[in-house]
Amino acid sequence: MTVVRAPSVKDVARRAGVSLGTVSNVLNRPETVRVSTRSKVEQAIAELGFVRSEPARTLRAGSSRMIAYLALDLANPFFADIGRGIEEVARENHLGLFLCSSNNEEAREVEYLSLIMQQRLHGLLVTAIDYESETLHKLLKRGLPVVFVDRTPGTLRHRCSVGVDDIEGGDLAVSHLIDNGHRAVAFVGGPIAIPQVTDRLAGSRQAIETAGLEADVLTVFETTALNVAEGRRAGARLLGQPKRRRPTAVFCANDLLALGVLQEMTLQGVSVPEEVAIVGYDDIEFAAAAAIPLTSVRQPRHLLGKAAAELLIEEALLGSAHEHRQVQYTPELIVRASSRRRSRRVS
Amino acid sequence: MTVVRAPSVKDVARRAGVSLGTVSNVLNRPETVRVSTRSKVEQAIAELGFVRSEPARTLRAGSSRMIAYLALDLANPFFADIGRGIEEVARENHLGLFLCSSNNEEAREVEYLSLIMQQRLHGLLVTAIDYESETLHKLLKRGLPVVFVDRTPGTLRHRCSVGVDDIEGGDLAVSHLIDNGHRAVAFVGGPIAIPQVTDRLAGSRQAIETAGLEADVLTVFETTALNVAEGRRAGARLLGQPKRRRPTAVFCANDLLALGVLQEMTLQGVSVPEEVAIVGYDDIEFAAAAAIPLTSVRQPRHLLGKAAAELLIEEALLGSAHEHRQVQYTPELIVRASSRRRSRRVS
DNA sequence: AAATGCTCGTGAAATGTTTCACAAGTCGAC
DNA sequence: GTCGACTTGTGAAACATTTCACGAGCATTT
Repeated sequence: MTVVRAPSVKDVARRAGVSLGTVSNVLNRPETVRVSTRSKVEQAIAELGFVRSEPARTLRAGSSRMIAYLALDLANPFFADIGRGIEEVARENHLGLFLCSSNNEEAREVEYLSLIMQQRLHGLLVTAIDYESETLHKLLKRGLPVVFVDRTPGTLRHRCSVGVDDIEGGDLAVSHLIDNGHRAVAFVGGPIAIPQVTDRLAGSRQAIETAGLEADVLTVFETTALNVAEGRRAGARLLGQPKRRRPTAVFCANDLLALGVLQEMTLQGVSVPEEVAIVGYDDIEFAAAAAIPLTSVRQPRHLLGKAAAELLIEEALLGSAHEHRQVQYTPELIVRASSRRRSRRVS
Repeated sequence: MTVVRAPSVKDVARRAGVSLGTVSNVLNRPETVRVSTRSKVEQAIAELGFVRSEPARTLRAGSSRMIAYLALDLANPFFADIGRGIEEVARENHLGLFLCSSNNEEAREVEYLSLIMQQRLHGLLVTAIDYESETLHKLLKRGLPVVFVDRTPGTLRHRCSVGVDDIEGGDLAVSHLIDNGHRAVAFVGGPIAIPQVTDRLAGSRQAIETAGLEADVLTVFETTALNVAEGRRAGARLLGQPKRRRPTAVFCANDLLALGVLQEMTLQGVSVPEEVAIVGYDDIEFAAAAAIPLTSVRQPRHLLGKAAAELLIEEALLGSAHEHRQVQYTPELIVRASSRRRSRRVS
């Protein structure tokens, strides 16, 4: 159990009886080294179990072969899936990926950002909380390639970013419900101030207007968070309405809310979709797995991640020649049992 | 948009009119520097926006201030939660955490392990696929502190590890069902070869034996994977049984399977828990969020992560003085609607 | 006034890698 | 046998940091 210092190129060179420059050549430009020499070196490498020191390479090169994705919350499958997309592209480009989660805490976000700065990373993908933090702007000023994921920051709108059109998503969901004959629709979501919620609500209203219906077709049930518990509460409030005015369909700003609403309906013996239809947003894995599979607006999460990573690599490669771009994807409605049509209308 | 070389201690020293050693002292041993000098240096640091180069520090120190958690699949909330526990401890100890996911692919696992080796990390937490891989053993031989998480490898049983007693978990689940009067119980899970599945099944059998019942109370429905689709399939198979022999309760080796079974029951109009009771395993967030909240065996995931990180830090600190330890936690049964008792027995 | 002890600051050395200008060697052509 | 062209290998320099033995400056003691 002897713990020894990791062997260095120098050790390899000594063992192979060549200069240290030659070892480096074998590692980086093998074709410039005579076969006999090369194999001597390779053997020495194998015998010593030599592994290149990434810190030393980074120090020499000025920046590392690593990028980072700083997400809001990796325990949320939405971000985890984005991470997978990023990872795929990173791997293709021989870049290591460093995943971090700020867990929705500003302090943690700042900490990670400064860690990233210290690490001299190659680039950063980020879904941030505070886009005006000093640390973030310091990173940008340093010239670190950065791509914003899913949220497009106000003052940094000109920088590279990827996102999904949430207005379109809200429109898709509510248009679907209208097409299925619903004339009393609830929007469940909040806090309204969250850009995603604002946009999805705007899309809902747009759908109603486009259909030539009155605005009061839509009732808004604002929640204090986007989780299951709030969904249940909203469901209870909804059922508390006088029968006459009770919505026949619910569009939730995300799937967690929708699952909460669904749970409340099931517990209260209200049948879905017969009495109340439900549409969620995000199409997380558990939307399809729900007891009554959930109709949901799917965001191309994996694609989002891939596109973001590709933008980042382009930016890192081209340097100042790179032109910032904003990529916007279109969501897709996945219809499942929770909103199957009740009364047919000619389509 | 001038991209400049990051300022170094040397630049700071020049600006502050001191030697570079002094800057280093301000950074690492501020109390040894006269206040007037120190503030000159601090001002220079602020003006230049100096940030320490972690790669250079690592090179000098021999190993970095980072640890890694290589998980099977970070998109699985189970591992994400473990990650959070680890992160908490890492932060307390001023260590950076590097999250990686092998996505259940051996190739990726090996790739990450060699990346970790190159990075000269401070330590590694890992839930691996292949515990006999050359790369992993190379890491161990190098003396890298390693703690195994959730899976205890055969030949490496003497090393540090944390886990949960799955036999106990299986026992808890099935004992609960027996207590509730069930005398025909299905075990759904597979492939049986997976240690976790083996243990949970063994625990199930143990419960039956302890209760003094015949072994044939338990019917095993083996699945090819631990996901929702396989759960649905198992549910269908279960319903295909002749009424007389159909189990009145199902214990699933994880919650995904249980959600699949629940979904199939709902779709086929079989009421839960009246006709069939269901118990899952892991108590993922969506277990409580299901239309019919799921009874499940909870593993202390967060604690698991914390304990693992603490073991790792101890190992890294004490070096050869450290004694490897295996920490085993006890699972807990969370009873919810999906298995509420049908026939009361005196308890 | 010399010796001692203390505080504060210095600068060279070392960490592992890559690069690059150059040297050594070989071969062919004149 | 000298020159040039080409192949192959060399070793010093640079990257940013930390450490450590040492020295300068100063006050106190003998």
